[in-house]
Amino acid sequence: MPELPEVETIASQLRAHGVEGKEIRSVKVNWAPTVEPYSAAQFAEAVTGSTIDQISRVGKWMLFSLSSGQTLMIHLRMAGSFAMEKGSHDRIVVNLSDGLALYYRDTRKFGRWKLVDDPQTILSKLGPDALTRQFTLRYFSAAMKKRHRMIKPLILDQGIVAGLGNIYADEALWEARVHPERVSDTLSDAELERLFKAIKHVLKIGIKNRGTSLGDGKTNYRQVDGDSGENRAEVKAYGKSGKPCSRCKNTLVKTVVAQRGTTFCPVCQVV
DNA sequence: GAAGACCTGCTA
DNA sequence: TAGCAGGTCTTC
Repeated sequence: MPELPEVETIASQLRAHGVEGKEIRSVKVNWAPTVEPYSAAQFAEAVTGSTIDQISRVGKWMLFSLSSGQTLMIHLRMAGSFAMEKGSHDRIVVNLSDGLALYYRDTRKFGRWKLVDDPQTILSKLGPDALTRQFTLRYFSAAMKKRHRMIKPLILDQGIVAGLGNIYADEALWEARVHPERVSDTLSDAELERLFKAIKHVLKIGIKNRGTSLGDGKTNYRQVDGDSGENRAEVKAYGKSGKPCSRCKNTLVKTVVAQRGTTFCPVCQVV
């Protein structure tokens, strides 16, 4: 469930908890398929004794730069989260110096921890991170115009722009008043600019509100301290089918676009 | 493109 | 109990 704002929130909170600069004293892997490309034992041996020098984020990837020179690249996929306290579904526990411990929980076991020599082998497959200067209107417009595909799956394609997931894609399309099934090379320059700005905007607001949590169950996104994200109040489309559009008051509808549930306003998001 | 795979747990 | 979920990868 974590998209760019949720990963950014978690990365910054781990920094705030003082994880940077701590040494990895021991690692317990409770679900071996999480770690790649090593066995649980090899992985633990490879990282034990290293210091976590720096925590950063690119798209939905979180990067732990280790003093060994290797980089631990973590992808939360659908349900991964971090906590500083023991909980349920803790798939990996990292014991750090100064008595600190990091608990990686992931009910659905989709998340992956990749230990790599060079992060570029993975990052080079991504488009620019949506919140960096490399993601420009010029780049975005050209990328949309040279393809002939529905707009929603294109903005979800991490190889084009990194960071958007299903929530923020629906939110950006709603804000830009662009129908999710519009074909990319038919958007006007004005529509492309609206969508470009909306992508940056919804992600920034998401970060400001420390992420979006839905429902009340425990499978939802959580901040490191266990709190829900507060961005739910800002959500205008995702998960709101049957409710009135906050802009035009018509009823939001849900469909499936490129195998993903998609909520939008059939009146103000123009076909 | 689309469908299935990877998983668990919540909701209808 | 079936269907669905914030993601990505593989295989048609």
